[in-house]
Amino acid sequence: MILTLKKKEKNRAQILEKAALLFNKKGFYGTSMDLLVKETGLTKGSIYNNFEDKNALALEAFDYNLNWLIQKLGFKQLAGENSIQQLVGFLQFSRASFKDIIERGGCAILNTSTDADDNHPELKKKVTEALENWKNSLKVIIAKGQIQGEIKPDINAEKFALKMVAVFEGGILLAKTTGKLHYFNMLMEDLEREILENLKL
Amino acid sequence: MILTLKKKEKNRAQILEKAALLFNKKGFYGTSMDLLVKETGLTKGSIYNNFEDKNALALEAFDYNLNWLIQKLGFKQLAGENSIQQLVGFLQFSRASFKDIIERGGCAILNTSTDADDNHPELKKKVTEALENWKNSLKVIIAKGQIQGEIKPDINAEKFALKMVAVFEGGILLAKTTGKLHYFNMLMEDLEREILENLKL
DNA sequence: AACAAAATATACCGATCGGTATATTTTTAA
DNA sequence: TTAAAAATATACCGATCGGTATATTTTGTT
Repeated sequence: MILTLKKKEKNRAQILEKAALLFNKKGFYGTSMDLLVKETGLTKGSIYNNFEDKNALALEAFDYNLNWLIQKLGFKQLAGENSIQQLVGFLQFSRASFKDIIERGGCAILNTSTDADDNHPELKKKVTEALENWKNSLKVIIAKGQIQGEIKPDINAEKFALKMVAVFEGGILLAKTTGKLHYFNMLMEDLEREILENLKL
Repeated sequence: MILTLKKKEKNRAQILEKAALLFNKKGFYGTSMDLLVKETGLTKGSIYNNFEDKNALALEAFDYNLNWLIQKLGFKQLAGENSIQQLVGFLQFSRASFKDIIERGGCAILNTSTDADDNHPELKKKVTEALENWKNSLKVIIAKGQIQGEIKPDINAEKFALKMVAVFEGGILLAKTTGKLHYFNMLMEDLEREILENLKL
């Protein structure tokens, strides 16, 4: 039946969702399979039928968290706009989604990076790609803006894209750790000011 | 004897050093007491005679890592200079110490923050204080520079101090994860440019 | 040197870790 | 409807976890 097939897919999706949340909040070593059993209400038999092992689950969970993040930061919604609007729009999405991100345990790139860096090469590779893709997509927006005459030509696109990523991640770190959420807003405001005052032609 | 007393202190110091390194590289849950036994060449009896439990050891290890970092970033050496020199000097120390920091597993504030955030409230409190102190010390330098007529009075000291911390931490994250160490240099260069072009009177 | 105390080493504990063999249930295909 | 197959549940595995009781060695005091 179609209904019962969906039931299996639903179980898999539930495992992945819970695992993604737990890995993001508690890290790879901090998340046990038994805790995942408790949280899902399912059993090990079900979990290990759907995922090969904890390692494979963590890799898929990172993809899940990354896609969740990409959607929250509105990259796709902003695709049609001009370069300045795309950059500023990203900052506005960031501020609007900030609470949701914190409630899910913070930025998965930040969390998984420090979690995997000296321990888990496969996961680290995924994080590296995510960081590079993010930086490059911002860089492309800036470079295109320069070609289209919207952004000053003497701006170093790579450098500014790097700064946006760094300030974002550093801002999440600062705000989440100290609990002072306005730190993040101040940093996003400052990036917006830089874009409008220093980048915009 | 004095010599034998020092031997005990030497053991304790060795445990703390190794623990600080391991916790920074592998995190709290990723570091086992048995691994620490192996790395120190000592035994559990010795470790648990010097430290109450893993928790207490992790707290002291963070202090150790933080002091190591503070020394590397040259805060004390820069105390006498004028404000611009202090800010720029900090960036120069950062760039000079970057390799050492990466080799020790990265910035302890960054690592411990994500490690402890949803798991370990005592450790999180220490990280929070470290972040606030760091930000505030930069803020004080900027504010003093404004009073002394070295820095533009319309600069928001809090905001710029926050940005310096965020870019530093984000830069460590980017450079360490991707392995592209020049990312960090680019970000420090940009901060230095901002200080000399936008902050300096 | 001799004794007490502190530090260290050894051997072990129950709990939990990731993972699996097998029994049971549910789903698919005939 | 029924048999094969897939998914799930149960019960359990050896390894490792943080931690401790106790034996041994080293140290401080007299």
